[in-house]
Amino acid sequence: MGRAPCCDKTNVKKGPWSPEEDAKLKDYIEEHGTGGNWIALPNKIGLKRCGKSCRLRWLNYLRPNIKHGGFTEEEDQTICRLYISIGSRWSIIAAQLPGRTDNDIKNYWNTRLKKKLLGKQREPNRSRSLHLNHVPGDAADRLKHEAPSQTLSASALERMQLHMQLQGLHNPFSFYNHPELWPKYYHPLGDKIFQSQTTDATATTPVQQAPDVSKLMSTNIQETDCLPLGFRSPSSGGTLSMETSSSNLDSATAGVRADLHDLLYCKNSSTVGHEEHQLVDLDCYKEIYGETESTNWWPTEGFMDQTATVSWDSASALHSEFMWQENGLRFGL
DNA sequence: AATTGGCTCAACCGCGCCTGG
DNA sequence: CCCAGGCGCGGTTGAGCCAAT
Repeated sequence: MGRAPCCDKTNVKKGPWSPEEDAKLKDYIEEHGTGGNWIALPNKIGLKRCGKSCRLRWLNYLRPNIKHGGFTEEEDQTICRLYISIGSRWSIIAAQLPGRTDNDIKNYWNTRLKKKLLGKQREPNRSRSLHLNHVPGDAADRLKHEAPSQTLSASALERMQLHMQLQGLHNPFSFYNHPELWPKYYHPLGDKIFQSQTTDATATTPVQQAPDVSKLMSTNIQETDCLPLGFRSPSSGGTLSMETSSSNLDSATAGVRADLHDLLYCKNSSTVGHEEHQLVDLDCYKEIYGETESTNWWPTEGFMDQTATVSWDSASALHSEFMWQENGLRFGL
């Protein structure tokens, strides 16, 4: 038995909105607000539209201060970082980009940014990065065929592929570069935790309240870093272990950022010590942790200072261990 | 000039979550 | 506690545009 439709589908207009309809909706909402009931709103105005359609039209198009197109480099990077971290939670990503709607960002990602990143990665001999990165591309394909789609969503796979590619660029000995070492199946616990966090995080309305992106980002460190490594949760009796790579990856984090930029804009940026394009901390993050706190999974310069002798991999491991423990406590695992 | 294929983006759809009765 | 209705979100669709042939 399906759910009852939200409105009489036979009596509502579909398709593009006319200027008259736009004006009616805009005028009414600007004067009276939504009244807290989108379903009833079209009847009040005399619009033959579904309430959900009105809501969508208002949020994505008629609302004041909406920006369309013309995404800046900074916005591109923010979208990429957040997508890799938290996946396709467009409303949360949109909340970090003033004036942007989730629909806009979703479209932008699906039609341009994703191709920009994943597409270019497949081109041979494109950049310095790809000489080191041949394997991860194949590995990602292999993942798609052999990895259990039951445990990883397409979005998660895609993010892992991006994450792998970026990480693999700077570490030829990376685990990611050796698919023969990968466990055949991922630990399903990861999804369990992820689901729990998801519920928690999406309970708020992005527009009204800034979501706790830091929690989401932290969670996804596990999803993208731990799971491919076959980590076991403390609760399952296992202990976290991660081989601290002997290859010095101090420059890796800076390099990853540089590569993200390269991938997006095909510009040359040095892998070490570059100061340009300092990634801006998320506003909500600043509010929660303060300006100097460096708990971004995507390390800031401050993070690099504090962990100058720690490689990217080991730093991630430490971070991951903390997160496992935190989640273990939080979810009673 | 006509056709075709790819791309973009506004809009729709369905489902899960939340809330109030 | 249960249920129905509304909200919000992510995935998908399709119309329109444009460039290539």
